[in-house]
Amino acid sequence: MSAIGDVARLAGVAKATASRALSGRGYVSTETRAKVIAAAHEIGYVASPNAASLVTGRTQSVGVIIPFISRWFFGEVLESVEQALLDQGYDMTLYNLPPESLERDRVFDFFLARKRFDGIISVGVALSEREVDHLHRLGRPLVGIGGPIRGAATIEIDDVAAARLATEHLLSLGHRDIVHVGGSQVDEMDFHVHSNRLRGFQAAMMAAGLSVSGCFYSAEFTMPGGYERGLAILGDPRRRPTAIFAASDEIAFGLILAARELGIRVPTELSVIGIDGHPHAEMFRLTTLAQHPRAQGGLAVRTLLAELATKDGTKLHTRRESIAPDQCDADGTSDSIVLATNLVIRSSTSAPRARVTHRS
Amino acid sequence: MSAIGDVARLAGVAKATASRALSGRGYVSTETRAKVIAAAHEIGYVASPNAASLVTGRTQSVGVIIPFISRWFFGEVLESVEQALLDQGYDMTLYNLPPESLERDRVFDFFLARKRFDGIISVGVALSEREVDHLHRLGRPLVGIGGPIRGAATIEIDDVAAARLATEHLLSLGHRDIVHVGGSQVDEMDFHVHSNRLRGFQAAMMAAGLSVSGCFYSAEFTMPGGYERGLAILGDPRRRPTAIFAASDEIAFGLILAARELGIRVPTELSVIGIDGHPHAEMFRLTTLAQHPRAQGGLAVRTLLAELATKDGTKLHTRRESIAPDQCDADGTSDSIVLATNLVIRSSTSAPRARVTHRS
DNA sequence: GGCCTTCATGGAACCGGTTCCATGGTCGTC
DNA sequence: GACGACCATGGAACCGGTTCCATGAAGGCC
Repeated sequence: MSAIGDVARLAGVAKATASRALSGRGYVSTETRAKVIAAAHEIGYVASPNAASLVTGRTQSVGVIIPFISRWFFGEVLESVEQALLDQGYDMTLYNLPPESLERDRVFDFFLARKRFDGIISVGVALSEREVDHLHRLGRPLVGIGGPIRGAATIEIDDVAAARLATEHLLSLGHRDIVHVGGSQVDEMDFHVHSNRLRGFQAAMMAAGLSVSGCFYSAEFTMPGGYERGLAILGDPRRRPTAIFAASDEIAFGLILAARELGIRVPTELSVIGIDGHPHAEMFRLTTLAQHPRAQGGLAVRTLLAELATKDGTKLHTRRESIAPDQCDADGTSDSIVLATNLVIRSSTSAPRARVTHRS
Repeated sequence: MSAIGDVARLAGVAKATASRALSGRGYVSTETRAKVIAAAHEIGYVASPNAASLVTGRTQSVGVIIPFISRWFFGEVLESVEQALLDQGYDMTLYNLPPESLERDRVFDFFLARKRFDGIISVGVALSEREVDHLHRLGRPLVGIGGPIRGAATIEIDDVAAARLATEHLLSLGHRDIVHVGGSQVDEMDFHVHSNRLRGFQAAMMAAGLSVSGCFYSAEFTMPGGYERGLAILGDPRRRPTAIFAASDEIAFGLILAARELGIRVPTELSVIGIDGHPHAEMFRLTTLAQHPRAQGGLAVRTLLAELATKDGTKLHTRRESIAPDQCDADGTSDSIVLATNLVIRSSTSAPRARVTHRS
C-alpha cells in the first residue's frame, strides 16, 4: 500500500525527514513535521512495525505464557494484561501451555526464539533454569506472575501467609476439626501454589496445637473437583469435620454444593473458606481470602515496560556476545513484589455448633 | 545474533542458496542443503520472521478478536484456536474487545492496520460494514465464529434451531408453562445470539399453540445472573412455570441453585434445560443442547488457513490499487458453516408433576 | 568578521531475510 | 554435435523503515 517513501514524496521531503517527523526522534522543523503528518494522513499511511523492528530490534509486542485460559484467575490476569498492553500500544501474543503440554519445548525453541517480542510475561508457569537462560540470552526481559523465577522480577501473593490467615480465621471461630482440600503436589505445574497453601494450613494448625495428619485431601482445582471431594469427605458423618479450608474458591463452591446435597447446613454445621475472591463468591456467600489478579496483571505489565524503558538505549538486537549473569542481577530486577490479600467475611463461616466431636 | 549470512558463510555458499536450502523453495542440491542445515544448527540459527515477512508479506501470525476471555464459550474457543494455530506454526495475537469497549476504533485503525497478521478470526464480535471493508482492503482474510459476517466465512451453530429443539424437548415432556431466560437484546454485542435463541423459543411455543407473552426474562449471561433471575421468577408460587429454557448453561446453573434455595425440586417441580454443553453440566445433571466450541475454533483455523493457502501465489502486500468487491465474493468464501448441536439428556428435565396450573 | 554551536535536511547504508535474473554445467534427444 | 530442458548456484535488488554522516544555514560570542 503506502510506504513512508510515498509520504515523503507527497510532502516534498526525504525519507529520513519523514521518518523523523513521524517518529518524533531527531530534529525536524515544526512546519515540516506538519506537512509530513498531513501527507501521511492524506494517504492513510500506517507504519509497518516489521520494517521498524528489523532495524530497531523493538517489536512493540509482548509474549504471554499461561497454562490455562478458562480458569478464573488466569482469565482475569489475561484480560488485565491485554488491556494494559493495549493502552501502551503493545500487541499481546499468547502461548497457552497446559501443564502436560508436549508443545513446551517447541514454544521455547521455536516460537520464543523468533524474537518477536520485546519481553515476556509468564503466568503460573514455573520456568526451568534452561528456559530462563534461553530468554536471557535473547536479551528479553521476563516478568513472572504467581511464583518466583530465578533471575526475574515476579509478582505474587504470599500463599503460605494467605493459607495461614484463612486457617486462623476458622481457628479463631473455635473450629478444631478442620480439613484442607487443595491441589495435589503431583500436578503442581504452577510453581508451588499447592504446597505453599498446604504449608500455610499446616503451620496454622500446628501453632494451635492441632495434629494435621489426615487433614489434607487433594482435588482438581475446579468446582466439580470440590464437589466430588466434598461428597466423599462429608458422606461419612462420623468423620465429618466442622470446617473446610479450600485452596480455591471454585473448590469451595463445589464443597458447598456437596454439603447442601447431603443436607449439611452451611455455616451452621459446616464452615467453608476459600482463597481467590471469585465474583461468584458473593452468590455463594463464601468467606474468602481475596487476591486481585487484575492488579497482578497490571503490575506485571508496568514492571516489564519499566525494564524495557531502562534498556532503551541498548538496541535489543545488539551483537554483544552474551550478557554476564551477574549483570542481570545487578539490574535489581530479580526481586519479587508481594501483593496483599484480604479476608472477605461472608456467611459461609461461623462458630461450630456445640456438639460431640466424632474425630479423635 | 546470527543471521543467515553467517550460516551461508559457514556453509560456504551464497545467502540466496542458504535461504533456499532452509526454506525449501527453489532448487538446492541434497548435499548443499545438508551442509547449510548443519551450519544453521551449529550456530543455533533461528530465522527472523520480521525480515521474512517484510518481503513475503506473510507474518505467520493470526489476530483474534474476542469480547470476553473468562466466559466458558470464549475461553474454549480461544484455547482450541491457539492450539490449532500453534500446530501450524502460527502465532496468535489477541485483542480483547468487551462490548462497550472504547478501544474498538483504536484496535481497528491502529493495531489491525499494522498488518501484523495474515488473517483474522473474529469470535462473537459483530463487525460493522466499515470494519469488514477495512480488513478486506488490507487484503487479509477474515473468518467469524458465532454469527454471519457479510463477505466472510463464518462458523456458527443454528441458534434458532437449537432453541427450538430445547423448547420442543420440554414440550414433548408435556410442559405447557414454559419460560425463557436469556440475554437482553440491548447488550447483544455478539451477533444475534440472544434474539435468535428467543426467536427459536417463540417459534416452538407458537407451533404448539401456546402464547409467548410474558414468557421471557432477561438475565446476565452468567451463573449469578441466572440465580438472581431465578429467585425473582420462582419466588412467587402463583406465577411459577413448570419448566425453564435457559439461553446458556451458566444461566441454567444459577436457576437450579435458585430453585434449590427456594426448596423447589428439580426436575420434579421444575425442569431446566440449557444450551452449551458446559463441563459443569454433568455435576448439575443439567439437560442441555451441547455445542462444541473447540470444534468451532479448530474449524475456523482450518478455514482461515485454507483461504491463506489459496492466496498463496498473490503476495499479500501486493500493490494492486484495491480489490474489487465482487472479486471478494467470487472467492466463494463468504458462505457460513453451520455446526451441529446435540441434545444431552440428564436429570434436570422430566414430565411436569400433575397439578393445577396457576398461570392462565 | 570569523568561528563554533545548534538546528534542519538529504543521501546512503543497514536490519535480515527472499526472490529475480544471469551464468554455467549436465544430460537427453534428434 | 548442437540445441533445449532442467538443475544448481551466485549476485544484486528489494521489502520499509531507522539512523549515521555530511552538508548547509542561522545565530551567539569574542
